[in-house]
Amino acid sequence: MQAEILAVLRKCGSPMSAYEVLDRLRDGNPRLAPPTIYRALAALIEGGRVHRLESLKAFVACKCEQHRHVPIFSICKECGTVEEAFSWHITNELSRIAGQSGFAPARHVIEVHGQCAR
Amino acid sequence: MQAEILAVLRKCGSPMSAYEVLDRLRDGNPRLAPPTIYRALAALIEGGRVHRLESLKAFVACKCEQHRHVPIFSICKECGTVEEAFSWHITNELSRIAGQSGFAPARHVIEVHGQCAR
DNA sequence: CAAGATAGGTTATAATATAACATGCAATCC
DNA sequence: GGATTGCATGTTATATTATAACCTATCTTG
Repeated sequence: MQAEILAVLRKCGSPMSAYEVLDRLRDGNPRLAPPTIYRALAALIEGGRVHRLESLKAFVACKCEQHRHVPIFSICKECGTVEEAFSWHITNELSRIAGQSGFAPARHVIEVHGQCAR
Repeated sequence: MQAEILAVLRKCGSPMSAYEVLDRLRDGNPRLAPPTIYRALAALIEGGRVHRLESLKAFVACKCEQHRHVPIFSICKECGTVEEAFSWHITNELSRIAGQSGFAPARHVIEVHGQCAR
C-alpha cells in the first residue's frame, strides 16, 4: 500500500489530499477505505518519504535524495506547485531561538506561500 | 463577535480549536453556529490578531504588541503551550532562498514541535 | 426613505481524519 | 503439522474541521 501511494504521489508531482489518493487507488481496488490510506501515509511520513503540507492539508512525495532533513516548502498559490528546499542556516537559527528558552525541537514545519517565477 | 473570540482565546492562553471556541461562546448564545466563528476567525487572522497553528488545526491570540511580523511558534507536545517568537534572520534567509528561484513569498508558516523547558 | 454595506443567523453539507473491532495471512516455534 | 504471534489491511461507523448558499437585521449615508 505504501508503495502504491508513493507511486501515485510521485506521478502526480503536486500535493494531493488523502481522498484524492484514495480515489486514484480505488480504480484498481474499489473496497479501499480511508483508514488504509491514512495508515500508509503515516508510515510513509514516519519514514520521511512523504511530507504533509500542513497549511494545505495535503501530501507530497519527498523529492530529496536524502530524506531526514528539515524541509522548506515553497507553495505557489497560482499554479499549486511546490518546491522543496533546505537550509542549514535556518535549521541552526531555529535551534538557536528554541535554545534560548530551553525548548527542545523535534519536528519543524516551514511552509512559504507565494507566487513562483512562472 | 471578533472581540468575544479574542477574549476567549486570550483567557485560554493555549491553542483552541474553532469548535472549542464555539462551545465556550455558546454558553451565552446557544444559537451560535460554526460559520459565524469561522468568519470572525478569518477576520481576526486577516488583521494579525489571531494565528492559526496549521499543524494543530487550532487558533491562538497573537501575543506580540506588534502584529504583522513573521511569527515562529514553538509548540510543546507535553504541556501544549505555545511560544511565539520572531527573527529577522529567518525572515531574511527565507526570502533569500525564495529569491533564488524567483519565488515571491506572501505568507510564512513556521511551527516547531518539541518539548519546552518545563 | 432608498440603496448599499456589513455582520451575523440558519441550514445543510463537504472535506479531513480516526476509533474500534474483524479478517487474512505469512513467519515462527514447538 | 497445528498453534501462536505479529502485522497489514478490511470494515463500519463516527468524529472533527470547514465551507456553501441563502436569509435577516442593523447601520450608514446621500
